[in-house]
Amino acid sequence: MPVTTPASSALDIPAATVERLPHYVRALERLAARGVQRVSSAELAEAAGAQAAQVRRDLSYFGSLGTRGVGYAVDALRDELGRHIGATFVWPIVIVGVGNLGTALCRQFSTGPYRVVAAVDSSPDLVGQPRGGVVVRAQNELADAVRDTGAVLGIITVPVAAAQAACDALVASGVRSILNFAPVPLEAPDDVHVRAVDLAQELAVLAFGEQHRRQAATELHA
Amino acid sequence: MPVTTPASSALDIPAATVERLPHYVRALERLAARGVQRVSSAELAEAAGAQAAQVRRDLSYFGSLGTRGVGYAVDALRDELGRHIGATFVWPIVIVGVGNLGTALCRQFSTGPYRVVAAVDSSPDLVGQPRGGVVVRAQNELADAVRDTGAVLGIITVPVAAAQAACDALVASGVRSILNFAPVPLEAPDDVHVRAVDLAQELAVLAFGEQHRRQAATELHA
DNA sequence: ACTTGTGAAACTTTTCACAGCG
DNA sequence: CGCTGTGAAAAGTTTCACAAGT
Repeated sequence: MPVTTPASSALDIPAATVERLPHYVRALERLAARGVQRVSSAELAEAAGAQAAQVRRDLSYFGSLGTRGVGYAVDALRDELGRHIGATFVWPIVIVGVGNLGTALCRQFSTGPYRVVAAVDSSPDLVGQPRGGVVVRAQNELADAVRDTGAVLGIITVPVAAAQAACDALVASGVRSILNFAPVPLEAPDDVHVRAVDLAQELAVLAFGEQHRRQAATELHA
Repeated sequence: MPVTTPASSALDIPAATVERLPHYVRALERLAARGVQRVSSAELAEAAGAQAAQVRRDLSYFGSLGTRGVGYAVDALRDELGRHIGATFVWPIVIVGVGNLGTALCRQFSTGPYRVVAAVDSSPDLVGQPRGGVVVRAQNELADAVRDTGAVLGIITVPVAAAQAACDALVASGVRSILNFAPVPLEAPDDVHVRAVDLAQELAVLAFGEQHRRQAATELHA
């Protein structure tokens, strides 16, 4: 009889908290660089752009990491949170699509814990060219590239029309965590985690705010 | 006696709904391009990557846009939602920082409703060079560039150390909606809307998921 | 004294389920 | 009948406020 309810001891961290962990880690790195050794939740909130109560709640999911009356030890907290987001070792990334944005990402993530180790493109003109720390390979060598480099994260920066095929190819190559920059929802098996970054959406949300601010201003004049 | 509660008739749309509007508009554009004239909430949900009940709830904030028993008219709904996110006219954008990412954005947003009309950089080497549809100007000409082009949205793609100064300069130039790609929280007056896009954060969230999946798998073997 | 960790309240967002209407 | 629009319930998130601990 197989185990259907593993009664996992793994921490179940709210999604909203997970999304803030990278901000805490970076704020702690900035504080550590300045020689700060201890922070209160209020100081860390200030440095990470959050609220003190939120910081304490978020951190409490990982146990009692602070000392009452004193605060949190900067280095120890950075290490503890860094462990959870995997900031203590290298995550090899494969990128599909080496246009302007893909090239920018190859260069931006050529060092550090999140590192592009392979890039493929369907354009023969680009194959063989260097981008950041990698050389572009042919799109049909994706599976080989993933095997050769051990890439576990995938980034899709191809045009909309090619995005689903790129996703399918990544999944077939064994990649189960994908960051998608193409402005279209992707189909993938349930055990594959797809996150979307949608730049036009971000601008549209800003535009929505601008527009409503103007309507409000107009109404005051009416 | 000034009006303290304007009793505004402006729609108060939940933030979560606003963030999905661009996806609906794009899904409707894809459907319209395929010649589809009517959609049910279930079909639109499928096309936009959401749930049917969520689509109906979101749309209901804008009034009764559908017809019971029938569905929504694709063109009319696209126009109505497009109006709200300002997709029907051009939003001029100024971009501060023309590195790899800034260049990619200049090119990506050189057409369409969200359009880069000015770019500045602190490096003298870049001044005068073309990027997408614009020519790079000196950083200290930012206010002039904003005035000349009427830019209302700002994008920050400078290194962390220069991000706050870039933000301050944009605010001083009159820009009140800013998209920040630098991985640091920015200080700005309350009436300025700053949105952050944090690429390392996105990768960290994926890494968190990968890591926990592995821990779960390991526990099953234990 | 000071700050954490956390119950409880408040608020937001999603989902259910069905009345209402074409 | 079929699908929208929406009350109501459920789920998720943030904030308050204070007991607990150093």
